[in-house]
Amino acid sequence: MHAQVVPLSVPALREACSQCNLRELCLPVGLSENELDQLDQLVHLRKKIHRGQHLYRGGDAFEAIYAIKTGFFKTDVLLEDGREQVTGFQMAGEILGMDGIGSEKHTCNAVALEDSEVCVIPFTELEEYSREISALQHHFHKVMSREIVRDHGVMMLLGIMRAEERLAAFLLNLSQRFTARGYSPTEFNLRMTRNEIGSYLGLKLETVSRAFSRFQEEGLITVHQKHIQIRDAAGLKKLLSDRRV
Amino acid sequence: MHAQVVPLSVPALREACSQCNLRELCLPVGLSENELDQLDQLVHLRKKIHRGQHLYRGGDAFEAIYAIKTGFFKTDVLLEDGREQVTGFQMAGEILGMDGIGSEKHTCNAVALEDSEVCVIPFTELEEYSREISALQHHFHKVMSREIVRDHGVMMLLGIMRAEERLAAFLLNLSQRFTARGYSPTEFNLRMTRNEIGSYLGLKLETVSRAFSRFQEEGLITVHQKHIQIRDAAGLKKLLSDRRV
DNA sequence: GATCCACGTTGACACAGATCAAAGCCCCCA
DNA sequence: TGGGGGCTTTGATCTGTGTCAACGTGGATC
Repeated sequence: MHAQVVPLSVPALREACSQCNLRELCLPVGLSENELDQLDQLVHLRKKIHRGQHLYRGGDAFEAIYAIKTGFFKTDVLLEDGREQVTGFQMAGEILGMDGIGSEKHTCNAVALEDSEVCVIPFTELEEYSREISALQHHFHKVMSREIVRDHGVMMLLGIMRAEERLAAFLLNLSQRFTARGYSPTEFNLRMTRNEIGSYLGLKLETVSRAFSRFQEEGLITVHQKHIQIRDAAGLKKLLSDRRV
Repeated sequence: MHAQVVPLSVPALREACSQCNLRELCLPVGLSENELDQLDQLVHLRKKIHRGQHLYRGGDAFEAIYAIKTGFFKTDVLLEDGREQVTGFQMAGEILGMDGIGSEKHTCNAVALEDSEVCVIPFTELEEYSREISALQHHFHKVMSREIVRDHGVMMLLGIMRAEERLAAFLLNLSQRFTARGYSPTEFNLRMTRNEIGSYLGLKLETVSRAFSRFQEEGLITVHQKHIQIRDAAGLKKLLSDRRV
């Protein structure tokens, strides 16, 4: 029952939400045909972001949220002294920019880790449509809520897990999200550096690298640079539950 | 311009939002007189939670969000092995329960740390009213967004700060929130134990205790059990910016 | 006002992960 | 085809925080 990434049979120049192959993952979830047509009017602008470019920066005026059409992003917060906390990695179908609603300014940076394309969803208009389409309203609330729950998960990673647990949880999470997009659960390419993984997991890049090597020695995964193959998902999961008392 | 906690001049048995002394901090922010009257109809149930009791638990069906009228809460997530991650401490005027929207179940526990009272806001009705009252809709979005931004702040605490930085940030945050409620910025009682602070900050209780003692030695604060007096807020702030390169 | 008990403090020591350092690898580009 | 730079790996050592243990303290209860 998960969404498959299938090529559109008709070349859709105006690739609206109603035609989008991500509609089961993204904002259109649960909308009727009719409502989808309305959503098409809301999402009329698409934007290409090249690898390394910012979609927005902390301090930028907040005007829209963004649905990732293709590509891969990271969000991070920088401290004055240059230290970086990566707050998340986002892939196709996920929504970026909700951090800006509260203060009318973005509070973090969103950087493309590969050439990407996003759908621009002007926020004032989203609120207008939400008042008309209760399914859209409710789904948007769910998306925000899930972001809060995801953040709690990251707090658990950072607060109570040990280095190898964190990395195992990270790999399993990526695997699960790739699966939901119709990609292999066991084989994928990391889009981020060891340093970025470390920043996300509250570890130094050397620790991340060592944990990868350790997992490989133990036959849990195979790593070649950014290419990861999960050989023993159950073993990784066991790392998470088998924490010492 | 911050809200003062002033006693109501008229004893209001039916303490509606329109009369609430927290209306400048809570959900009613930015509503007109008229809209406030409507909100009064939405928020018709109040609930007392005694110290130590749960407002909700992870797994409970999600039906409502809660505005804290009086008191103090913690939210936490428990791992199978019994380890606890405190995800936040909430005080009067703050909203609890938004974690449950996404999955229709609560994903964390909310426990009263002192005798407390909350206003019950049935979520389906909140969405209905939001479709009518755009100021309410927008404000609710802001509240959720700020929760996300707050979570990012906790990630920074946990991901890149050292023990004393974390505790300094924690104290300054509490101080600022007490100030916004008309209490002293420099003197307050902690509602939570060292263990709970530690769980929130990703530290062990001994480390929290030692950091408190260290701050006291350095003249930054005075601690007697749960009573805290901030003697040098600037010094605490300096701890945050003066991180080593 | 004696007893109890949960919570807090402090010390000694251990260890996971950070830091420092040196190579190695891979991809990009001339 | 070769050089360079960014990223990764690995080793040696250091250190902040955890762990373990003992003791202190204050508020509740009878």
